[in-house]
Amino acid sequence: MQGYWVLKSEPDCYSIEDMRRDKTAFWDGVRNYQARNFIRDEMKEGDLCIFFHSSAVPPHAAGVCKIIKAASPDPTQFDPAADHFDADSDPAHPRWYGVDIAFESIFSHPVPLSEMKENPALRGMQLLARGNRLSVMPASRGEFETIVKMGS
DNA sequence: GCCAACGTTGGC
DNA sequence: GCCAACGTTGGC
Repeated sequence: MQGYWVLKSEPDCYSIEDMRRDKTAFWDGVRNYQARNFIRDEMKEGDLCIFFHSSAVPPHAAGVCKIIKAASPDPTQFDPAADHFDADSDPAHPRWYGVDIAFESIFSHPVPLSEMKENPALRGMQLLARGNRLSVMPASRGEFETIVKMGS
């Protein structure tokens, strides 16, 4: 079954424009167990993702990307020089995972968070829940399609 | 820069 | 296992 997700990234760190330039990327650096579980256990090849620019002014949904390969261990956890190095992660039983994604599209009208909050079709969306800090989270097909429509 | 909301850590 | 202290995220 087709799955839908929201991926958050700070554009200063990695933006949808970077994604378009690179065409594909390995989504690494996730160090939250809930997000890890989504990545490792639920994301499938072919799932579609809203690429969300967090800590932007204003924060906004920026485009769409697609998962092209299910989870594999995140190599940055074993690299002492990497930002997200995890000395406690055992290579025989990796703690952190990432997925391979491909660029799909950039919204001609980036969708500000405030507009998403005003749209009744997005009421109850996990991204809009108060206090939500997950960088990876599921969305429904309806939520995904609503945001794509708002961005087109 | 502020601060609410979480997640994590560590003493007990 | 509880919970206070601390760190981080991210909107505002």
